[in-house]
Amino acid sequence: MTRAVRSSRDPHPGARSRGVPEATIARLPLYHRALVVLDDRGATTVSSEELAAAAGVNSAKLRKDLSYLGSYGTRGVGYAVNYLVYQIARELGLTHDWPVVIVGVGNLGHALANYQGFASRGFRIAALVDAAPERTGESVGGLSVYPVADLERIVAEAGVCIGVVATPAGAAQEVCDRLVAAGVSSVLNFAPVPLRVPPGVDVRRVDLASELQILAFHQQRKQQGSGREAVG
Amino acid sequence: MTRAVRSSRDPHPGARSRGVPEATIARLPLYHRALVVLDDRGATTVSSEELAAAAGVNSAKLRKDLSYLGSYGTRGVGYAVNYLVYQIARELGLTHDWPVVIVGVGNLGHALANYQGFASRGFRIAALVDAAPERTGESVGGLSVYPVADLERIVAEAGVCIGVVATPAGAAQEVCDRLVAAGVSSVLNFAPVPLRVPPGVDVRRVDLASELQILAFHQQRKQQGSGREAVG
DNA sequence: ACGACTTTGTTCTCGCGTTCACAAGCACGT
DNA sequence: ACGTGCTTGTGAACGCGAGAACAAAGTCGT
Repeated sequence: MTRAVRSSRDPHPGARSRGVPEATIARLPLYHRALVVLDDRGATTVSSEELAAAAGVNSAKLRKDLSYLGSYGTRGVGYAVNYLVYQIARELGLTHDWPVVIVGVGNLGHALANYQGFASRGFRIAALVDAAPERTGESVGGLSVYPVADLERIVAEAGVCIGVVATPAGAAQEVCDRLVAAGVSSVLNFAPVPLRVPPGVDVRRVDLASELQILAFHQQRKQQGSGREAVG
Repeated sequence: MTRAVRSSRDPHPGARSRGVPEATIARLPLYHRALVVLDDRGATTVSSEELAAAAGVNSAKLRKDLSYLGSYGTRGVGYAVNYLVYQIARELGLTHDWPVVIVGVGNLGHALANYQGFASRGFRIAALVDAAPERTGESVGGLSVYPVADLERIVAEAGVCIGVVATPAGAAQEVCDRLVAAGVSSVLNFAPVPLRVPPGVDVRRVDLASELQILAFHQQRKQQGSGREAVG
């Protein structure tokens, strides 16, 4: 799984947001999405059991996760769907508008630029950046590609604080350094290398090949045991 | 060394794979990649400290991870790079040839079909499948797109056991059901919905929007707290 | 051949996250 | 107004993983 780089220990016992465990935060987008679907279907309230099933998690875990955000449910009834949608969205920062810069317009960069799931969740692609000069000016997903030299200017002018690294492995660290130097403090890294960042900067890694390798590992174990007994 | 660690619950001493923790498995691809880079640079041996730095993890964690695979290091020296590469590759099943079918040739499907990182790790894209009739016959990344009706035949003929779901959310569950029915028992899911699968089938989810939302959460906290204390 | 040094493999402890189980609390029917 | 029946929210136990610290073991220099 991707790993978040956390710097300081809990300084304040008072802040409620501080106390939300990392594992819970990782599941909030899941709950949010399930709730939006339920809302579209016209559901007004939902029980923890139903929502847990829709999100694919344990109901006890769901209740505990939600309890970290506050007591937003009604005992004997459940949770008000649209109220809970709003609370989770606020907690996740989805009520903000987050400008994002994507560096590296290869296959993956193309896909990300065209991905509709970002815009619908408050993420706005401020600019696409690529090192290849022949790509400059190209239009991808309705956005122009800028040269990597403009990176600092773009970050500053658009107020970007989230950067997406979709470059080849060799360029990732340098691009990351420049992003951080320009003021970005959250990085989503698709390059298959660990990025070194100063304290205070969060990095999440998404490694497509690793995911397949993990599946292959389990698959191999299943097949090794086959012939004697089926895997239950 | 050869300490006959024969636990009563282990079927036979040869099956070390049983005891490898999930968290360790998730890091093996990381180590594998770092080792390949070191091998290309001509390194013959590497210490746990060096390899840990290259992989971006703690050295104690690395040693413990590797110890689950066996005693492949030499005390006072380190690990033989190419020997360790092979051992990890074997453990991960990278010495096999894994045919993979990709369902859904949208933006993401395109990117996956063109991604070079799969082929270099033993994953061979057996076929691309899409529901849209106008895409049938189209060539993407040197591969033809087949209609979704051919799914079962493709899986059976190519012996596919790993499927990639890159469809819209609405189609994901049905596609997954058909994949599983056809014999696939490992699924990589890019659709933003939890897939229900029978026992014995592994699913891994990669959710791009969720990753950004998690970053946004932390970013929001950083900005809220700014002015009082710096993080780190 | 032997001692010192280096690095691995392992043990132990601690903290986090998951899960169970139940008490607290609210709505609804009578 | 009051009991009944839900469902939430939480306390406690448990298991897993991370990290530090140390002992085992092999190499290299003399």
